[in-house]
Amino acid sequence: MELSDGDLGAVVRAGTCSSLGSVTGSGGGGGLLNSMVEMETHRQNNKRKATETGFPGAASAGSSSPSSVLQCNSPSLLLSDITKGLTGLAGSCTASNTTGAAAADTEGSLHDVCQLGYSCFNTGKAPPPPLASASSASSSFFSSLESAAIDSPRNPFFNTQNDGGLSEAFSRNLSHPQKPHQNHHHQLQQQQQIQKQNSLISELLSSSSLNLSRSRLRPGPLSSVEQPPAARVSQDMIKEDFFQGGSSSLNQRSSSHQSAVDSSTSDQLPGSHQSSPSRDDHMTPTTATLGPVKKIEASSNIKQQQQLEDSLDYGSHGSLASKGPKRRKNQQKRIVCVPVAASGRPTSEGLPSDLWAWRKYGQKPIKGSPFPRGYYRCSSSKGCSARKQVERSRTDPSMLIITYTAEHNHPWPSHRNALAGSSRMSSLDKVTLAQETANIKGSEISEPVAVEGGDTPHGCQLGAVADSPVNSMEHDNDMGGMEDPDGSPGGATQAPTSPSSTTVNALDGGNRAQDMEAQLDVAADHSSSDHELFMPSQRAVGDMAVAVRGMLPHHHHHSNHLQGAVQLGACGGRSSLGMQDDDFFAELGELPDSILMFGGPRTGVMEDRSDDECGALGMDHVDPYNLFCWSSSGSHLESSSASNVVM
DNA sequence: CGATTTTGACCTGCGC
DNA sequence: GCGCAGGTCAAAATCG
Repeated sequence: MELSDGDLGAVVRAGTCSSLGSVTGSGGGGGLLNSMVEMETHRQNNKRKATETGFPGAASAGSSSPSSVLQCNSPSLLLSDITKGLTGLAGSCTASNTTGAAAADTEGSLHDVCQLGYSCFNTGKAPPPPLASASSASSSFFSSLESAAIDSPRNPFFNTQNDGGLSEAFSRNLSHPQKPHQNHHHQLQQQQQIQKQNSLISELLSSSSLNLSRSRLRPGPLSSVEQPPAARVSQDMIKEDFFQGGSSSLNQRSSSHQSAVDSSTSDQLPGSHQSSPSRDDHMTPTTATLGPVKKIEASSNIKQQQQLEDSLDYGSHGSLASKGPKRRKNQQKRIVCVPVAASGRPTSEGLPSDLWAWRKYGQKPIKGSPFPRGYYRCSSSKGCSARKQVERSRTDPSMLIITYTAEHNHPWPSHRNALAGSSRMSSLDKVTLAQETANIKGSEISEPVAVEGGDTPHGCQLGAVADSPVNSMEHDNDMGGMEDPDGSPGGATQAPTSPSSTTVNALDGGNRAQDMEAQLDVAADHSSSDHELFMPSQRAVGDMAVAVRGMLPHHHHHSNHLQGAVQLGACGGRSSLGMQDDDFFAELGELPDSILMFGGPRTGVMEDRSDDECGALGMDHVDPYNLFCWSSSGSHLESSSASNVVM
């Protein structure tokens, strides 16, 4: 597909996952188990629904839908967490003489195990033999996971109660045999995934923006894991981050593997993530990656002091380059790879937004890339030095590479009006949008969004959210400041008027909202435990909310399945089944504070959940005062969502 | 009118 | 030191 320069800008305007994931690095493990709890709940619900309603796909292992939805949600949301725990598994995978494509390389295996494990766990389906051979390492896997959990003191989800034997269940599934044809299918998918991932990694490696220090390389949790050859060092380093997410892995490195110098330095870097409750830490985007979103935190240990000074300099001046020397060398950067919508308008659809308001201040053609790079700075607050660059992957145009620089020095935009400015649509773009919409209409419904078995290039279907060309943007608009990814002015956002907005499946709204809420609550709980965590929680909530929104498919043929998936919603029940997600987000913004903050109406689906379940999940302990203090209706979406859902 | 995008020019870092 | 490429500025255009 030919992409115009405008595509890039639109992508950013639609927003991107700046920092998807848990609030702190230490919270990553919690996210995983939380996600697993979610999956288990989901799976149980699916089975129950299949039993109760005869819904054919609800409990079917081969069914593409509930499982696909899950695969779209849980694994993607916490891929970094999963892979973090799986770090030790990698060595076992490669050492086990597995013949499958999944074992092509360590990380590939790791990722595949992760995906397949989730898939199997989710659906009850067995993993393919090659991975089953690695099942012996599953205990290590869960040991890692649980260790990560224990290491997450602020994670409210990480306790034995919430775990609920999921690890064991997952282990069982990992070691379960699988049908040959499924195995073959998985292998093909995995090969494709690995190829794509490696391609992206290589591309990132070639980026001059990346200053990766070898000191960041650390041994895996398993002592038996073979150190990579020198030739692969840099790539492995990237892959580590690629699969682990920057902050949590960095934490680990800082605490246990990195040199004292590295540790101290990383602690000081604004973009680094450490357990110390400094303000910088709070401002730092969080780590857990959402599905296909892969984050690479590129930091240089060279000239660390200079880097630190640079970072501080940016913050104090409020403007990166207006005064004083421009310093971009060694600047802390976080690179996030997000898939562009896989269908319809890949340039503008299905893009998760980070909820910040970004203003484009430049665009440059990048040598060697057919796609330009857009430069954006935070417009939420004057003086905020946060910037991001968005460009398409050269090797995989379906992927966006977003590079975040500097950190926000302000809370989340507190008023939706403050973000409204980013929604503009030029007449030209309107025409373009209309044309593209017309072109897509036929395919957007039929195009598979989530395919069983994690056959997506990056392990989940975040990018596949290509529903209507605008629904994401509409949400973005409602959520504040989301921009049209098209690079073209505005694509966005005046959403309700968009011709394609009506294609959104009604059920998706509920599902989407539900999942979003589920993830939002993770961050909410973080914030509730400590007001000092307010900032990162806000960010995490926003990131996750957007990412979750972006991940959810909007296809008619998934409607029924989604309905089952909606049950996942745990106790967060205010899903808007039957409401278009556009309306959902719009109306949420208009709901009275009381409803938004303290529960509001539950849908029948939600009421399926027993009180015990809710109690176990913490529903009884919602503390509105520890939730977000959004001052406007628009922002209440996040706060309200977070307030009720405990998962 | 205010906010954003566009875009050419300028500045800076980096490799040679 | 030079040239290239990336990053930013700022004026003009655009939009609501």
